[in-house]
Amino acid sequence: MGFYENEEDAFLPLRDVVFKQLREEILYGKLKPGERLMEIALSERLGVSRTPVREGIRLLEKEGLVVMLPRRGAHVASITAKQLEDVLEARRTLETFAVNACCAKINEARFEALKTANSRFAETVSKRDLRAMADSDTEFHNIIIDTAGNEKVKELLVSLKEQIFRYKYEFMKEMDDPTRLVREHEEIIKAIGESRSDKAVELIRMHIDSQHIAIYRKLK
Amino acid sequence: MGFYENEEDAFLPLRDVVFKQLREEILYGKLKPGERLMEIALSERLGVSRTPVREGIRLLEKEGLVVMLPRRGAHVASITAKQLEDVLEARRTLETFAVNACCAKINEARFEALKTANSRFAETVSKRDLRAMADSDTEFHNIIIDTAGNEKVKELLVSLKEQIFRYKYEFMKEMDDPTRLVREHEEIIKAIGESRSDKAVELIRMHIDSQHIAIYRKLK
DNA sequence: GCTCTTTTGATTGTATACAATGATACAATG
DNA sequence: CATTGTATCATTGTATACAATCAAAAGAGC
Repeated sequence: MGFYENEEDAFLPLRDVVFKQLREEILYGKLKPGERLMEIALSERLGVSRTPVREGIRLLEKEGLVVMLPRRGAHVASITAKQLEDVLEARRTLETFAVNACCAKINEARFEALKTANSRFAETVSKRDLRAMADSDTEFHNIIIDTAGNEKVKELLVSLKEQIFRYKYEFMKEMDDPTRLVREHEEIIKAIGESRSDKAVELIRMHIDSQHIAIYRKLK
Repeated sequence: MGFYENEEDAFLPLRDVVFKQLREEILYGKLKPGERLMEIALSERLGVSRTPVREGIRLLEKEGLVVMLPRRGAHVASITAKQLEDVLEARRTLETFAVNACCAKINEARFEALKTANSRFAETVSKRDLRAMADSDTEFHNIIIDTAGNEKVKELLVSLKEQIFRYKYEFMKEMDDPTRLVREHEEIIKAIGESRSDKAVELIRMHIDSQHIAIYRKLK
């Protein structure tokens, strides 16, 4: 590293800097599924010693982004169809809970934030900026999850989404009509605004499922 | 360490042995919430160097059993009322999903396993063996979760339960009538056997909630 | 006696050195 | 030619050494 991309990173232990850096590279496809993570090579590339690299890898391991093979070191996690299904089901379960809780706790400021976030998402869609699309879509969903007010559920959802982010990213690349997602978001906002939690739950389920089906099809 | 409690541990990297050992000590209360984990002391006590201790701590950190304070090291995680609520809500959400899926996928062998597990639980209850009670209760719930067939959900539930295990353990100590839990299990088994998933979901929700309420009350 | 500095010690964070192990290449043997 | 044994090498696993930092104690100034 030698220099810091973000000011805030300057105060983090190197293991966390390594963790964030490698996570980024895995999520956005620079490090590909199955690729081996060799400690010496990484420590040289990142300009730190092996110790923080190893500790960073331990964190990635628990996050589910790398798998360890004994004496063979760390590999970027790849995902089987079954694992993907399991993650998606878990995500749907928790995000369904979240949108329901969101309906109960929504207020004016939060509601505005949802609309703003979807506008930003619409903007990135019109620009066809994939990375920004992925990020701003995440941002929209995060407002719902934040409003639900359950930190643990949020933490679990972040972790689950990371594990499929790579595939979602690829999926968006090939999507015919991404504006459909914007309209789906709008419907969800509407249901939340009307406090129709059953409707919102059903919409978010469909919204998530349709993406999942596409990712799933692509994986096979 | 110097010797191995379990044969299987002999082939694990020391970081995993440290991880398992410390997790055990945290779960069963030998290491208490808030207690500081000092690397040198641990490495001397466990008979290994600081490196595997540090890596084991990284794993515990992600598991949510320890929290890191910058430059102050690792502490056994304590839990606030809010955090407990969040964990419980997440658990209820996922375990509700699991029991529902379990109803759809149950077969004869699994059904028998449930009954056997509850018999074992009843036995430990009659013996007033707290540790065995906690373990065999977990075992009963695990059969339901395993039958649901979603590995990710299982993994998440294991992690969530670990975070409240200490408190559940304390709670069982002071429980007036633990045989009630056995009867609740029986009802759940019955509902699963009759494929009445709505009933089973409702029962498990109440079963979990009643424990949670007691734990929650105790925490305050 | 109180407060602010300074020092010192303890502890974490980081780097490096050493050991153990598994993979690979090559040679010996049938 | 195939197969097995062996040597070598790359890489992970583990231990230790060094640096940075924080906290508490000691001391100086008022």
